Formats: sequence, structure tokens, C-alpha cells
Amino acid sequence: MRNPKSKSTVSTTTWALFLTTHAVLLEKIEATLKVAELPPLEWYDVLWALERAPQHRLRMHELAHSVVLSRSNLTRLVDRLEAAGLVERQSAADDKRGAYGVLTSAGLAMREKMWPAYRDCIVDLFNQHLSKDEQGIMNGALRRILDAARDSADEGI
Amino acid sequence: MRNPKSKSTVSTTTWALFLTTHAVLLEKIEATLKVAELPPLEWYDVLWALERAPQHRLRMHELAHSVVLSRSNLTRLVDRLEAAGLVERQSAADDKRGAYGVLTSAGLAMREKMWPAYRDCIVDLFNQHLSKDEQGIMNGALRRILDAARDSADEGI
DNA sequence: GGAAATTAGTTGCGTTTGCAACTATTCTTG
DNA sequence: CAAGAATAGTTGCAAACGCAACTAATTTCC
Repeated sequence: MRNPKSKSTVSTTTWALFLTTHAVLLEKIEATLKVAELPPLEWYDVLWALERAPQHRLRMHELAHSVVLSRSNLTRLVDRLEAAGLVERQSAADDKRGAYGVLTSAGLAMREKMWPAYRDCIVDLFNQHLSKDEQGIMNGALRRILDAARDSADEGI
Repeated sequence: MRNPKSKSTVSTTTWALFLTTHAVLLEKIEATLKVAELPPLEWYDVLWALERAPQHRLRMHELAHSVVLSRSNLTRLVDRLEAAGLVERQSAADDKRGAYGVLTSAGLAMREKMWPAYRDCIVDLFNQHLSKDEQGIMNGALRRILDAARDSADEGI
């Protein structure tokens, strides 16, 4: 029982590496963005999700799902983005409960401004170390894991 | 410029899947632990790091590095673990600035109690969807990424 | 051998998170 | 078509985090 692996022989090496790599890389990326005086990564995620969406807008719950955040956290993240002028709220015409998060032109500009710094991080820390084959294999494997975790049938990444 | 990929042709699919998979899986695992009335995952990480360490103890900064946490956050995480009786602080004899975090027997028991629930999560959400080959390839790739990010030359995972 | 720089760990403070409760609207179905 | 259930989004509050400042001990090196 000293070593978890001994019990029913499950190897957790990949999982442990997955977690640690994520933690280390995220820490580095956030630090880089901070030095460049750019907003945190989650802002990028929201801006990019909106940029890809039809009419540059998504309902709050869609946005929350898209960036994998709880509703309440997304509410407040959008508060901050709205305060910064990067996103606007628009009430939904067809559902009076609902609201859209809408990308502003300043939000689009910020997404584009953040991208080079972010892309360089991804390349330097991640892509650079992966062969095309490895990328293909990881895409397949992660896709499968993600779809299973989300009970399949979800749209984009 | 609409699509980041178009610029200097860097494919960020793997990275995006990596991030999203991490977020979704962590959310599920934390929820499972909570339902089982078990402490959060980071407690497990600390307990397990100490359990593997010689004499079940590590200096605070080693522990911080081992679980990829800032010093100040580790200080307070250990505060909580100490309050729960799972870890003790011990001042270092050879360096009067220093302190050890030491696993208590209650801490060891808790680690063992958490493991089955955690292991089941890992298997169900992660391992189950990976072939041995895929695991091997991911291990190699992640190891390489992690070592590079940490300027190589770091011990255990 | 002693001033300056470095390292270990903690703490204060403002920000962000997580959870549960809450309002308001829409859907269900008897 | 009305009562109850479900869904959308926000908010209050306590816990946790990130950063910079702080104390204390150790190392460097002139």
C-alpha cells in the first residue's frame, strides 16, 4: 500500500505527468503574460470563444460551458471584462431571463494583441517538444477522454 | 487573423485539448471527492509527496516545488493540513530558518482513504481511454515538456 | 570577520473562487 | 391554463489565491 500502483496495478504515471505539466506550464504562461502587462489567460479564452461565435456573442451559459467555468464565476469574469470594455452584456430578446456576452471591438483588439505572446508560450513550452505524430496521437487520446467526460455530443473544443 | 492558426501555421489543437481536458477532469474529480466527503485533491498531493519522502517529511520549499505551488500558498495549505492533524511542522535542526512538513499517522491514513476514490476517478476518466501505446507516448512527450520547462535536472515527478 | 546579498518561510491585503441562496422567466403536464 | 419543476443568471459570504512586504537566518566575498 506504500505505492498506489501496487493496488490493482493502475499506472498513474501519465496522469501525474499530465497534472504536473499543466501546473508548471500554466504558471509560466501566466507569469509571461503578466510581465507583458497583458490580462490573464482566462480573459483570452473568453474573448476567443466569443470571436469564434456567430455574431461574436454567446449566451452566458454557453460561454461558461465553452471556457469550462461555473456560472457564478463566469458572471464575475464577464463583470471584469465588461468593466475593461472588452465585452458587453446584451439581454436576450427571446428569453427574458437570458443574457448574451458580446465581444466589443476593443475585446477583439485585445485578443489579437494577446495572441502573439500566448502563441509564443505555446510553441516554446509545448508544441516545440512534440513531433507531428505525437500531436496526432495526443489529439486523438485527449479528444476521446474529453468526449467521454462530457457524455459526448458537445460542440467545439 | 481571424484564426490564430493562420499566423505562422502553429496548430494549437493539442494545447487547447490539453487545457480543456484538464479543466473538465479536475472539475469532475473535485466534485467526486466532495460528494465522498473527502478533502480536495491538493491535500492528496501534499500527503502523497510526504509519504514518498524519506522519513515522511520535506522542507517547506521542497514541498512547494513538489506540488507546484507558490511558497505562500503552500504555507497556508500546510496550515490547513496541520489544523486537520494530517501534517505537522518541525523546525529544521541544521537551518534555523527552515521548517519541515511532516506526515502524521492520521495524514497517512487519510491519504490511503482518499486513494481508492481518486484512483477510480483516474481510471474512469483518464486511463480507461488510453491504450498502453498511447500512455507510453504521452509519458515520453510530457516528460520532455516538463523537463524543458523546469530547465531539466529536477527530481521526481 | 563583517556588510551585502540570498534564501526560508510567513503574513497582510486586495482579488478571485466555490457554494448555496435568491429572483425572474420559461417549460411541463394534469 | 395554472401549479410545480426546471433553467438563466446574479449575489452574499466564507475560503483560497497572488503578490509584495516582512523577519530571520545563512551564504558570499572583499
